[in-house]
This record gives sequence, structure tokens and C-alpha cells, in this order.
Amino acid sequence: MPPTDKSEATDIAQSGRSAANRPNGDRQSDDRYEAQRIEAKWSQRWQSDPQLYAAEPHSANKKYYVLEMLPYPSGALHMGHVRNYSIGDALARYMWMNRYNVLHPMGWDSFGLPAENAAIQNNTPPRQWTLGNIAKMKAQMKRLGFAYDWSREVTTCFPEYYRWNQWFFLKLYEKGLAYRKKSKVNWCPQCATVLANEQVLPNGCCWRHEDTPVEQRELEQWFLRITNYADELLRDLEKLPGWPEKVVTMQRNWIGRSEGALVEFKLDYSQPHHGFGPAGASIKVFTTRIDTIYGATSIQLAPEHPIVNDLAAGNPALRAKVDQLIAEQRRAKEKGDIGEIEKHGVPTGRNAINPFNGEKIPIWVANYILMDYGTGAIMSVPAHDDRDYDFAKKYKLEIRLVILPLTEGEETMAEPVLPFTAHDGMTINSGPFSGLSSAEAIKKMTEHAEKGGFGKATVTYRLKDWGISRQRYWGTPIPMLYCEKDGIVAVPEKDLPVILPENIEITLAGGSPLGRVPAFVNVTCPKCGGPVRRETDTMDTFVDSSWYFYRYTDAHNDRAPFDSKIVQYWFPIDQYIGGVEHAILHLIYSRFWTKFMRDMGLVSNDEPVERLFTQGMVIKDGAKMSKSLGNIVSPDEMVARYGADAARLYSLFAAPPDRDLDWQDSGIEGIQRFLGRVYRFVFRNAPRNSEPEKTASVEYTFDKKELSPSARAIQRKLHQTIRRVTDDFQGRWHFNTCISAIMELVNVLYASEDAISQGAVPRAFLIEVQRDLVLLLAPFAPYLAHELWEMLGQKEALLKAPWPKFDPELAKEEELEIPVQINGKLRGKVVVPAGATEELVIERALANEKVRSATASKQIIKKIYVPGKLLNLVVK
RNA sequence: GCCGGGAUGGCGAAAUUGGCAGACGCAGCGGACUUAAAAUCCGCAGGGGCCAAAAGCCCUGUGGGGGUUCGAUUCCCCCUCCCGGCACCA
Repeated sequence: MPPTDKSEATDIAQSGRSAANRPNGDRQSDDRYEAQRIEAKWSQRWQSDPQLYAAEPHSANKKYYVLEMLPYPSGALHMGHVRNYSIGDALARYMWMNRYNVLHPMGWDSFGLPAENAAIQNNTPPRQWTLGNIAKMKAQMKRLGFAYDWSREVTTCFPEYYRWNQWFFLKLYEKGLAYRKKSKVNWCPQCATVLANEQVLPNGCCWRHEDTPVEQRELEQWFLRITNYADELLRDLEKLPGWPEKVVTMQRNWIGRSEGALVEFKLDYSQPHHGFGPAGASIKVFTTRIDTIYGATSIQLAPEHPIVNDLAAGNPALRAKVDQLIAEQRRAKEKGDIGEIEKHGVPTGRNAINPFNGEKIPIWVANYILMDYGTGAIMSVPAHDDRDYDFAKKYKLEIRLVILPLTEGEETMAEPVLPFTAHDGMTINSGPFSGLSSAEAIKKMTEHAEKGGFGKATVTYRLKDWGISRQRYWGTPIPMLYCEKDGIVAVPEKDLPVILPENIEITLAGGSPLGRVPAFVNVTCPKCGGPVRRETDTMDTFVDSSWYFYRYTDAHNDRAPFDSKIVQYWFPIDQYIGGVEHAILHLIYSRFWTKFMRDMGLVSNDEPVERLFTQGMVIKDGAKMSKSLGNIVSPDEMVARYGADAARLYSLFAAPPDRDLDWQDSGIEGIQRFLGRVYRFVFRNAPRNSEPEKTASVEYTFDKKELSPSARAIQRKLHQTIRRVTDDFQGRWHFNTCISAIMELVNVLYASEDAISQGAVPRAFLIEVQRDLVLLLAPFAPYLAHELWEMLGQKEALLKAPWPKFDPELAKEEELEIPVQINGKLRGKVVVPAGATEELVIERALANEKVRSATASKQIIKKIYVPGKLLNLVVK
């Protein structure tokens, strides 16, 4: 069996690489970069100083609040977290080095369904499971070296925190901003709970169970009136120039403001009928195009419109058809392509009266009309609306032209191709309103409707009130009571917090687990002293994350959610960093909460976040990391193999932070090599013990202007690098190119090693260069930076050391290579001194052999010189 | 369908204001060191052609087509594909 030999040889070769077999480990100059050793050493030192990253309560420096979105404690960090926190940590460290008073906290969004699901699966209480996960993830964060002020840690599932959720709820209730209503709600059978509208995926499925279609149920729910702030939430988007345009646009569309008019169409009672609403009943229609009302040839109702029930009562054929339309609509919603639904409708046999001309038009029920937008009813104007046109064609309804396009030569107005939907036309066939521009017609016709008492100008929003009730255990109990005598009673402030009971049985069965805890449910009414039932629903966890960042500023306050004065100092958040998946829900709720707190007088800022940065996803092999695809990269494994610095640096290097990052294990190896190169260079060139006086000195002991060419090359590259890295921190944040720049600097240092060994580079200068190199690296690879800082004999704390200053004089090139183009094509290059005149460049270019051969026998008709960049000769 | 973001070597990417396309890194190839390998250090490297080969030279190239310009990855128009968001929104 010959293969035996081979495998033994392999074993030996492999074991030769392990630390145990290294020759004694005492080679006097072991210049290997050992991330684990270095990181263990500094990790220990950092953890022994809890004040290390603490923000100062009173500081002469300017404040800077940098925040990364707090994680849900699922049990382990993933690469997306590492990327998110590496960005934030780099910024925090950079700001410290720029003498800011930095607030950089971290916490846990620790209420939520996964804890309950885990409880059911593993029979572990949610609290225990959650706290265990927090401990694990906190250890991971510390191992990764993130500079958080842990003294401000916020854990949302602790009563110290959620009591303030309850307190805010009482305030919202007092102000009429929290209300209860019975309504159709999204019900996820898998979660056995209600979802906010915003938590339903476009395909009609639950956001946590992407394959489970959301059903509709009627339940009594608590809602927050976010719509009261719809207009301000929209308007203030203009105050957010530091937000990505993308996110602003998404929020604008989400709020979905549209201006129009409500118009009432009375039911026609002159015809024989059976089964309908009260006499005089009317159908309210919302339209943004009241100028087309003379072209309305039918009314279309959503199949779930209340009046449809009246009209269908005693009309089984209609009822059956309507039920079919409801089913079609639901199916389309669940499939997520309501926009593609094949339009169906059914005439009710009844008419409505157009209040503008008294015309009787038929009432239909149609599957493309949604009950939850506007009034659930439209006037159908086939000539001027795409959908109405399709529908009218299909069912052969009348199509009546009432808007003409404006043509340039005033008089001739051609018949437009239908449907004609442009907003800048002119009315015809519109009675007294004919001959007006659309804009004028809208104004006059709305006024007319208001005077006549059958309509009014209205603004509608797509945004809906925020349903916060959840029939779940692991959340903030809603502090309300139901008394037979006194009705709905708020828990008095002094009785807060309403503590979430522990040691209770959790099952997937519907209804709230809290309802099965009699000691929790049955209490005494604070008003009448009689028996009351406690509300058993808990709050949506988005309540927790809507204001948590305020709590960080005053995390241990037990008399208030926070001290307003402290908040005033720290807010708004200077930089918030997180995934774009939170662009709508979390970020719109947070904005709403801030505005509500401002109206309460608790805070003075209108918006919580000054600048927002949304990072791209971390993907692997072109797909999102997921268990089912088996392409998950574990941060623990990366840290164990390559070290925290390498993992962090690679997550910043592989792509610009705002773009998706395709993780490649081979890429991180290159980063590890680079860190080793830095380590070895400093190891070789750091001051020896025999030259201690230079180690502490920050003074140049050499003449900046008299450096040798090779030293000057280093100096130039250094200052170019400082400029590039510093510029990117000012907002562009392309840390991938910052790191490239630092690599280039290190490459220049390596290329200079001959000159260094020949003494052509002054020692003091070289130490100064290494010092700056380490400072440049510090935001991205803190462990190695600290190790080298110490190796360089620096006594000052690294984060207290000032960020290196860029000197434009020193960054300047002495000579420039100017490309010479002939007719836009590169034909040669000339070298000139920096700042050379155009004449000199042209002179040299014309002397250039390649240029001469390319221009021979041709005439130069134009010379374009871009100073310092390029020369283009146009020839014929 | 609408809104937003993309598409650049074998791969991740760079080019910040319209000015040398491919910096930096990965993978690859060659060399040095080594008995050998690993590690390390140095070098080559978009594609094609002329050439035995090299040097050198030429052509071509940033999803496709057109335009503006002395000059376009960058600006304009049209198209294709990918990602994200939204949607009979009246």
C-alpha cells in the first residue's frame, strides 16, 4: 500500500507548521505576524479598562454621536454585523483621533418572536435564551475589538427599559395618539400574531415567514396615529440632506401623499330596487382628477365596500359574483402581483347620480379596486385613465372624451389617442367648466363641489396608522385595563412597569400566552376597585427600537426615559449606520417617535438622525448568505483563522461600504499577508533599545527639505496617503480605496529597503513615517496598530494621538509625466518639472520621437493642454 | 408598469470635476531563497495581431446601439440584463 508513505509525509509537513513544532519559539528575531497572540494581549488590556471608550460627560471638545443599528440577539454575529460595526468603529476611532467627544454605544433589540420560537423548540425560557445569546454576541464583539462604551448598554427586554415604552404609551393615549379599533388585520398563521401593514411583504406573505400568506382577521387592536404626522414626515425629508437619496425617495413613496377631492355620488332611488342602504345613501369617491368628472361613465366599488353588502343582500347571483371577485383579489395580493390582476367586474344593476350634471351612471363592483386605499370607490373615466380604459373596453362601457391635449399652435386640437392621461390638457364637454386648463378646472370644480355640499378638497396618504398590538408573550405588556364598569382604563403611571411574568408556558396556539396567566390578567381597577382584566397583548418590537438611541445618552435614569438636557447635548445622532432593509419601517417609526417626543417637550430636535449611511449586503457566490444555501461565513471562524483585524479590514476592503460585498475567503488571506507585511516592516525598522532618546521624540531631527531622493519618495507617498484617507473620512467613505492607499504606501516602504539599509533614509524620519502609518491604520486594524504603536515606543494612548496632518507641499510631485495624445489617442509621454508652462510641455512633446513620427507630414491645427494632466494635439 | 441602484480583466474592484482605463488585492505565471516545500522577497500579467521568440510596434477594449466633444467608464438619447423598493394608489 504505497500511498501510506505519502500521507505520512503530508502529516509531517502539516505538523511542521504548527506552533508546537517551531524551533523552541525563541528565535531572537521572530518577525512572524501572529494575530492571535497580539489580539489576545490587547483584548485583555482593553477589557481591564471599562472607561476606555467612555464618552465624557463634560467635554471641551465637540460631541460626535456615531451609532450602528442595534442587533437582535439571535445567538451569533454574522458577516453583515461585522461589516456594519467595522464601518462604525473606524469612524468612531477616527473621530476620537480628531479630538471629538465620541459617543459610541451598543445594545440589544431583545424582544421578539425568535425567542419564543426557540422557547418552544428547546424548552428554554425566552429570557434565558435571549440573555445567553447576548452574552455570546457581546463576547464576539469584544473579540472583534469594537470600541463601545458598554456602561451605556441598553437591553430592551429589561423592565428598566420597557417601562418607558409603557410610559410613552400612556402619554400617547393621553394625547389621543393611541387608540383602539376593531379592524381587519394581517394575521400570520405561523406567528399566530398580527403584523403591521408595513410588515407584510409585497407578495402578501409574512416578513418572517416568507412562504406563509397573510390572512385577514377582525380583532380589537391598539394603533398609533402616525398618520397625524404624515405631512410633517414627508415635509421634513427635505431637512435630511445627509440621508441617501434612495432612502428619502423610498420614504416619500411610502407616505404617498396625493392631493385630490372627495366627491359624493348619491344613489339613484328612482328606479325599482331591493336590498340597499338607508335612503339618501351616497358613495364617496376620491379622485385626483376631478377635472375629468364629466367623463365619468360608471362608479366602481371595491368588492369589500360596505355598500356592496347592502346591494347584494337579497341578490344571491350578485353576492356570488362579488365573492368571486374578493377571492381573485386576495389571490392576486398573495401572489404579489395585484398590478397584473386580470380585471373583472359585475354590474350591480343600480345607478348613482353624478352631482355635476345629474347624470345617472351604473354602479359596478370591480376586482381592481382596493378597499384600503382612498374610499374604496372610484369614478371611472375611461377616456383618461389606463385602468378604467381597459375595463370599459372589456365591458363595452361608454368612453367619453372630456380633456384635449394642448397643442402648440393654439387653435387646432387634435383628438388624442385614448386613453389620454396627461395632466396638462384642456376641458371640453364639461358644461360650464369647458375650455379650462386641467389645473384651473380642478380648482373651480372643487370649489363648486364644496359650495354644493357634495365634495371637498382632500389629501390622502398611502401611510396607515401603526398597529402595535401583538398576541405574543415576549414583548412589552401594553399597560391598559378593561373594567366592566369603567371601560378602558390606563394603568396609573405610578404602577409602572407592568412586569412581564416569567416561567410561563409558551405554545404556538393562538391568542396571547399572557391570557393564560390569571395572576397577570385579573387585577383591581384603579378607579372603582372592582375586578378588571389586563390587556394581554404586547407591543410591536419596533416600539423598542423607535427611541432606544435616546436612552443611550442617559441609560440608567430611573425617573424618566432620559434627561432632556443630556439628550439635547448629544442629539441629533451625527452618523447612523445600518442596512438598507430598515430604510422604511424602523427609520420612519423612529422619526415619528422623535416628533411625538418633541411635541411632548421632551426633546428639541425635529429629526433623530443627521446623517444616515446604508451599507450593502454581504453575499457569497452572488447570493445572500443563508442556511438553506449553505453559504454562511462565520465571523468566529474568520477570527480564529485570520484574526479580528484581518476580518474587519477585509470587510472594508472588498467593496465600497455602500455596495454589496461578495465574500471570498481567498481575499481575506491577502489582507492577512498585508498585515504581516506591515508588521515585519515595523519589526525591522522600529527603534532599537539602544536608541531610546529618539523613540519618544516627535521632533524631526532632520531637514525636511534636504531629504535624499529615496526618502523624499517616501515622504511624498506618505502625505499623498494621508490626504486620501482623510478625504474619504469626510463623507465619501470609500474605505476600500483608503486601504489600497495604505497598501501602496507600504509597497513604497518595501521598495525603499535598499536605500534604508544604505543609510539614505534618516532614522528619525523613518520612525516618524512608521508612526503615521500606524495612525492611518488605527481606525481599520486597531489590534495591530496598538501593537506597533507600542513597538515604536510611543507612550501616549493611540486614540489620544492626533490624526496625521497632510502637508500639500510635501505631497507634491517634483516631476510630472504628461501623456501626449494625437487626435485623442495616446502617442507618447513627456516628463516635465511640476508646474511647467504649457510652452515647455509642447516644446518637449514636439521633440518627442513618437510624437514627431505621428505628426510627420501633418498639420497641427489645435493644441489642447490640461495643466498637469495631458496634452492633446489635433492634426490634419 | 413606476421609482432607485448597477453592469469595467479569470475574480473583488479603481479611475473623487469630461483628460493615460484596469490602481490595490485575489487567483495565475516566472524568478530569488530552500535539498525540497511552505513562508517570504522580486518581477510579469485586458484581449488580439505583426514576430520562431523577445524587444518593439499596431489594432482593439468599460453590457449593446447612437449622439455631443479635441477627448466619454464619466454627459445626452434608445435598448438589453441584474439587484432593491413600490404598485390597479384613483
